[in-house]
Amino acid sequence: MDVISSAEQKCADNGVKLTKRRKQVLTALVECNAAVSAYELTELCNQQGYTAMPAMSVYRILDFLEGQSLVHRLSTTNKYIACSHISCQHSHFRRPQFLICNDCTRVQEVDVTSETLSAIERVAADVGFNLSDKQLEVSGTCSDCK
Amino acid sequence: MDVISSAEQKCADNGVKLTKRRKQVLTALVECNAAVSAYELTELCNQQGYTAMPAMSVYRILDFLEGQSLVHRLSTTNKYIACSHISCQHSHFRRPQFLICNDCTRVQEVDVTSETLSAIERVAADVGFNLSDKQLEVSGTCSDCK
DNA sequence: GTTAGTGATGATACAGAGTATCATGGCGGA
DNA sequence: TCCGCCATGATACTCTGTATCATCACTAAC
Repeated sequence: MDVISSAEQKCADNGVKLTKRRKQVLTALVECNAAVSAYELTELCNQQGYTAMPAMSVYRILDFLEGQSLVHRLSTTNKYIACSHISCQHSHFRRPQFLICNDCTRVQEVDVTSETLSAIERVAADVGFNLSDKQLEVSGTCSDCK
Repeated sequence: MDVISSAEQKCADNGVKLTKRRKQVLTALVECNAAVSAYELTELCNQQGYTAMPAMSVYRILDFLEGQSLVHRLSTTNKYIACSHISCQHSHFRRPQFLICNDCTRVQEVDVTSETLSAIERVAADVGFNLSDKQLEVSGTCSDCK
């Protein structure tokens, strides 16, 4: 089962629709296999020769897809990537974690141990903070760029 | 010894100058005691009635101050805060970590254990990433906003 | 089939964040 | 005094993201 079909299934399960336009955006993001800005993604969609995709729609659709956990927004770089787990049963019960390469656009979705996450939560709790469900983003240099 | 004098000393040690304009920006940031955007900080500077502070200068000066580890840029929110350790001897030998409140502008600079940082580094190393010296930002809800 | 309602999309305009570039000013050293 | 260098001023621009209203498409009730 391909990625888009899986995504469609997940949306159906949630009682929402993966429309043509939404599919188009998700497909472009999956295929480019990198972290791209909303405007870069708009470009990519428009290169595919369908009717023009306005940036405004891309923002709206990205919000929708993020709500369905099909894409992730990297707040440190203002870019978006397709979730690595669309086709599998992975649920984001823990906050997703990302390694972002400073040199190229590569982003790796990883799993740190729950002990590590707990350690961070404890430090936060010590100063009265409740962590929200947002993700962890750490930047560095990937193996290709070293 | 007050914060600004400490900052001046640190700059002198590095062979650079904390000019009048730079002092003005740093003072405004220290006094507002919150995370503010570059434009908000420009506002704050201009409210003090000196000669007008252009936003462009604020950006340049913030870059300078960040280079001197006197301020931190929070990339998840595009805001800036004064370093909590200007007056002490704390050196940022480890990446600084921040807890950001989603509801108010409060930001807490904290220290997670070095084991926790190592754990994150190990996960990164496993997929070929070298972590850079950037900081860790985690968002949540602070004690006041709960 | 027609009609009305609702959610998705289109279009335009705007606000906010950040950068590029060149001109000007001020200070220290030859 | 003059020169050079760095900091600052000024302007314009790009990129990111939001607000608002109009239109379209699908569904459900009649």
